[in-house]
Amino acid sequence: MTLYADVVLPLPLDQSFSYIVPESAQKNVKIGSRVLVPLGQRLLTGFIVNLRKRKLSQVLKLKEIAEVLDESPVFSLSFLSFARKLSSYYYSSWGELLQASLPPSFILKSQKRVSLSTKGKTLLRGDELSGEEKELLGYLKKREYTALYLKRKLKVKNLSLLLSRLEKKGLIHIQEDIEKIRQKTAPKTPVGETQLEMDFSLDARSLEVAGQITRKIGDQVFLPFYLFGPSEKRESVYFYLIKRILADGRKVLYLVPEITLTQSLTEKFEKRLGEKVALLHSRLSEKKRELEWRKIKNGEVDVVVGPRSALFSPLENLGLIIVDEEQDESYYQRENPCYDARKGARFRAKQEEAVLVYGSARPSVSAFFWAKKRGNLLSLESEPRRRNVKIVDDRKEKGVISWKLEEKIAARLNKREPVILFLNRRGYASSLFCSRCNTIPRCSRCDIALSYHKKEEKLVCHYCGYSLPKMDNCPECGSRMIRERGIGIEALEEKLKTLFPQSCVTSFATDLTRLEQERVLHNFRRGKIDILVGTQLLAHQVDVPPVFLVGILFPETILTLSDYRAGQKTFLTLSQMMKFLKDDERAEVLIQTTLPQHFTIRQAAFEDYISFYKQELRLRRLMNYPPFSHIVEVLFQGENLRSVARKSREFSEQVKNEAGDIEILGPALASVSRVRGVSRVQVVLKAKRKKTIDDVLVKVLKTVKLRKSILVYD
DNA sequence: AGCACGCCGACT
DNA sequence: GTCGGCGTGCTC
Repeated sequence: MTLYADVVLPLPLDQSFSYIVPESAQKNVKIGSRVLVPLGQRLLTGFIVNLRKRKLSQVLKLKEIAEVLDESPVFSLSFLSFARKLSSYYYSSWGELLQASLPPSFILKSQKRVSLSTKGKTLLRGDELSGEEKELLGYLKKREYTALYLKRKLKVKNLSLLLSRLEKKGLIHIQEDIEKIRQKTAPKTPVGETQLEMDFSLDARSLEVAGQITRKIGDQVFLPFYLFGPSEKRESVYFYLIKRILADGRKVLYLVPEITLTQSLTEKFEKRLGEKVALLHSRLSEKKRELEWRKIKNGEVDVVVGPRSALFSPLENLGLIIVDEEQDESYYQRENPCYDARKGARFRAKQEEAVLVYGSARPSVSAFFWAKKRGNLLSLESEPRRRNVKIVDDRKEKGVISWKLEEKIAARLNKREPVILFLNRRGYASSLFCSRCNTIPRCSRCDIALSYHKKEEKLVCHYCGYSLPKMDNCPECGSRMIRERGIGIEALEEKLKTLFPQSCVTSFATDLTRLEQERVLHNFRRGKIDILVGTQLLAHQVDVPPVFLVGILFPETILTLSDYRAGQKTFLTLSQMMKFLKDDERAEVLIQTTLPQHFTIRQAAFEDYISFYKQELRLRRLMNYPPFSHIVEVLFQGENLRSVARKSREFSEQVKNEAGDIEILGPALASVSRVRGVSRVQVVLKAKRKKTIDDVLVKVLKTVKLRKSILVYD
């Protein structure tokens, strides 16, 4: 009897493909295994998601699975179902999500090797070949190459067409092979008894909270909680819970924001939890990642710590998922496959009937709202801190640095105390302009003004990286009256150097390489830097020694974004910057802004999360933004604006026809309407219930075909 | 996503 | 008359 397998492939498609299971493999195939299957001209690595005895369609001619790659499945049934749910929630492809869950080396791809035939060799000497044919064959004279290599080396637009033409003419040979992976199993690391640091001192309230959670553990049900409180207290509750779950023989997944992944965290976990902790992150080498994956799969690991991608680690018997710093946007993956690891954690915890704990001192508005509403909010008290915060009205100031800030800096420098300043704008000036004809140099591939970087004497596009030397004359009218607009950190650094010539001033931004960044931080820790000026990148660093004076310049830049979360982002960024302040009553923050009365800035300044939340929630309710609605943003992308515009209009028309209670915004040009030569048009859908959008979108997306990405907010 | 097919303009 | 551009549609 024939056996059929439903296979999903890592392609942006919402469907599976059926294949015949070869006779020889029938006994051993299992759902969740990787297979090599032919699709069109290619061989792809897919995943079996179902096995059946009867074929689904009588008309379709099925192909056979080329090879079953696993003896034991890489995915469990529950993992498959979790990934399926996550992918459909975010309109991403199941197969792509599954692919992302495995170490890259687990995905085999066919490789085309191209070599010159004897006929090709003789023809190469003649004159009957076109330019690009000659170029290609010329390459192959010495040795054979892979198609991928040739594609990169030659700048031929349609290489596959050229290759198949030449093959038909008999000038080249194309051989297709699969790169074999080493099927080495990870050596079992001896699981020794580790001396754990188990003395987690919990204060009365933390113990009470931990008790509220642990009392409910045991009946194998999905248990969600939100832990609201300062990080040290959250952490001790986490460790208490981890201990408890491990004692039950279940495993733990601990998610942290991308940037928190530092040496210190690794050490802390190893000290507290011993060797059975695996750390996963994107900077691990391919080999190391594979090794860690196998260790987890083999059940040798009890706790996995990592950023959003760790959500997919192959832990079985999962009892607890922690999502710390829940408000952090790095949990949202915006590249395909798109997903939000916070929501993903919820799906997975539900699937595994595990405890789910979100934690933050400054929760995202939506999560806090739902935690309150669902009654699973647990508050850990935090002592209100009185901090010296001064808000300076910049509209009354002349220079970049207000005299108040200058005075404060001078006072600190006199005491030989370092200062940190934040300004969230890279470069020297956000743009140049000609004061005679008002021309602004813009990027040729993006719809954005070029930033002026003085150190390199360059104009740089912050979207695509394109740069050109700074011009002295206006490219339009030739006048020499080129001016700068918008102060960046280079300008701030320059100004500080003239104000405080004795001091060491250094700036910290993405312009620096990782190594240079490391060096700056190192120097700062050793007290070699008096004034450190940074962008948001600096705000994301951990292990920066706190200082007595933090200056925050123009935090309102984010507020002007056309994003319903602009308020939340501003609040969070400001809060993050204020963390660099020493916990000392003499320490002070100075916020220099053109919006000194703005409530978000004031609430952040005075660390008043609750009133920020109330204000923000009121606004969201008024505007029908999440958590009171669901927003799905569809971004259409394409080389020429005409077709992108046409498709997006067709799309929104169809959505309108499907009616439902959907609010449609757009189509409109995205805030940056062109990036790297690709035009972007967006349509935003808003509805009370997500299902309302889903029902319509699933139908409409089948008919509108164009490169697009879909972002879901709730 | 890739790849084939098919229909148009512009070049030997 | 062919090449090669891209728009459309399919892949078990």
